[in-house]
Amino acid sequence: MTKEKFTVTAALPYANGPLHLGHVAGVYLPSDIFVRFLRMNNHDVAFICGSDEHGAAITLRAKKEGITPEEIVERYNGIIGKAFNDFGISFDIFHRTSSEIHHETAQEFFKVLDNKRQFTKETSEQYYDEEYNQFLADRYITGTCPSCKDDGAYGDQCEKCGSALSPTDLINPKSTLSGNTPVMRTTSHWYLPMQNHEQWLKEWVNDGVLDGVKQHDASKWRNQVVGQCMSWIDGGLRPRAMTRDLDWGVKVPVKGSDGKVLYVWLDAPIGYISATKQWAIDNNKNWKDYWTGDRKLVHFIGKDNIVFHAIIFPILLKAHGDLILPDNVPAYAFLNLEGDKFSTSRNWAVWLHEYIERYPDKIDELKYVLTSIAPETKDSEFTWKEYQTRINSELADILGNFVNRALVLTQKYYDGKVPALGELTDYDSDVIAQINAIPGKISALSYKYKFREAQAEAMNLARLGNKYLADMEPWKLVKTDPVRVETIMNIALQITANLSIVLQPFLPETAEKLSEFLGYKTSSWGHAGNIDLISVGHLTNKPSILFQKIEDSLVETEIEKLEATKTVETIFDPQKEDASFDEFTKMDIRLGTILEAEKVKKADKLLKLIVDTGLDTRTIVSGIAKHYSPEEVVGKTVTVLMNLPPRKIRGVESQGMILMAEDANGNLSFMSPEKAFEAGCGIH
RNA sequence: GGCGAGGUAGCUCAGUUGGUUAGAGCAUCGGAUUCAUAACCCGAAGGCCAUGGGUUCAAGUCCCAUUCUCGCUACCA
Repeated sequence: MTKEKFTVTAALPYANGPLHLGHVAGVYLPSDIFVRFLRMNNHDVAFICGSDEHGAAITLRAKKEGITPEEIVERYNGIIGKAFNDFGISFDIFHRTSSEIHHETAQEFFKVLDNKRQFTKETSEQYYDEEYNQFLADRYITGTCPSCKDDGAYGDQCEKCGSALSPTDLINPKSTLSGNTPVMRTTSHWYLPMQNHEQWLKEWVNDGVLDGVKQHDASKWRNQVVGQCMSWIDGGLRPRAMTRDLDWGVKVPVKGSDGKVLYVWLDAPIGYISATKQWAIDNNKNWKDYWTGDRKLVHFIGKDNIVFHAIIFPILLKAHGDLILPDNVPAYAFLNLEGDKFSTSRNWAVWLHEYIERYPDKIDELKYVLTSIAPETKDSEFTWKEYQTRINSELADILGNFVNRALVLTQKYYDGKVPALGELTDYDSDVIAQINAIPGKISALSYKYKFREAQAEAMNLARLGNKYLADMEPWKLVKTDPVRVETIMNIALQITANLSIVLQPFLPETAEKLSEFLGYKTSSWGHAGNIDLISVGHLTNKPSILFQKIEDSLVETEIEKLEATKTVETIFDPQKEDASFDEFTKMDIRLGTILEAEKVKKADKLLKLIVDTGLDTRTIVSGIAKHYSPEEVVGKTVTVLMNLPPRKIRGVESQGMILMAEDANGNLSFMSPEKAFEAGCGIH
């Protein structure tokens, strides 16, 4: 096997929450298996990951909790990093995008592209708050409406008269941040003209050919990845803004662009590179060796990240020049949990760090189960019942039991010493041939990113062992033909030794235990398949139970724990800023009765409602189609905010807003009067 | 709404360029066995391959329509 070079990345976890089993099953575990496998084959590998620590969601969460973004990021980087470590995900580096080296790297990357004129710059005049040192989005500016002279108009619209405005239309504009009068400044945003890259992308994604050179095997890419990319490309790529007005992130490295940061596309994926740099520094290597030349770049990601890694990042890499493009982007579907989607916000999850805390001695057990059900081609589901069954009837009964019987028999017959391999029967030869074939099968499947099957193939070795013992019945033969039994037991022990090799990528701790039992260890995949791994006379140790069975009580406890989260109190948004009584009384809220309802065309969530408000009959568009059907809505008396400026939604003008209550799961409910009040009644 | 990927045994999934009775593991049932973690081994049963059309000598596999699930996207005042 010729030595190859790989740079393997696992999607950067976003540092605003802990990891759950879905993340593990769909990205980190398979990538770890792949990398462990590559290392055993002596390939030159760098396994790169880190936490993605920028973006608006983190600032919002910080605000919600009343702490700084730094604190949020610090917390989750810690939790996630520790969980990876405890779980044995063998990253060469788990870095972070808030690091200095990342900021430098991303900025430099930006500058290279900028110098190569890979961006288009859209320049415009915008208001700027000198006290806060930032450009003001339209909503951050108030002033007097030019048409109705109301004082409370915003930069995009006057709430009073409804006219659409631009910030420059406002008379006497004020910043909502400082209250000062903003000044005009020229601002630029950088766009990536993705449409210029359609041609080569198409060929590269479809055929694996780049600049006329075969670069990767396109048939190895998953259907969903190719399908989604082609759908984007065929639909026509458009310029995308690469910068944002935010203060939490990597600053745009251009003078006069204060208050602007690189958008996530130019931030997170560069994290793979900056992490590599840091690792190279720590290990006295050159990072460029890992991003150039004859090296395979592999991105493990979830399916929501496909376009990002298979279109946008490749465009950036190619535009930058000199850097390699991914050889493959194995995208995983999603893992569900007990009949429902994993959900961080609803706390419907099994958190990795909590699992490790509760079952620190069941790491490999979880790995085995997650690999068995990994969502390689479609969404799959984790249930605690299946967790139990897989562990008990596969790990314990098949693998654990085989190892145990082989070693216990050796203790019994030979005091632990490996007996001699004598003359082989045809049956022996056949079994040996199968032992010989298994590592190759596992390899082939692993290079195709089919770890579920690969793991099953490794387990077949244990099955083979069980069958061999059952067919040979050494416990009977030992009375009549003890010499023959020596050969049988030698082969059984060689199978066990082989298991200690082929299980390493999947179940590293178990493989380690096997090595201890046998007193034999190798990390070289090349040794697998042989039946002379342990020599005659070598002393093996007394085994202990490899896998404890999972009790029903564990399953019940875990399910109860999950069910409990359903009723747990959710964290609601904190109270908003004070509003004056005046502002409140400006709101005209009253009861209305829905007369007619129909779905708005080409919109999933919208219903067009005709509402009797007592004063008039008006059209209101409401985003409730997912929660109410048109039929069930007619005749309902609901709460209407009357004096909102009319607004066109999907071509229909909406004259008001239906007020809805929303629970933590995003379910919506009308606010209806408790007594049978009629339309038009005011609400105060 | 547009686009992409899926819908195959009770469960988790394979099914290569269309080609004989649709496969595996687990669960179920029956048998055999006792070295071993009441484990292992053998066998059986179990599928209108989402639904409805079509192309073909031949369709799980190709085409069209419908439906459900997930993702991307639009849209949720």
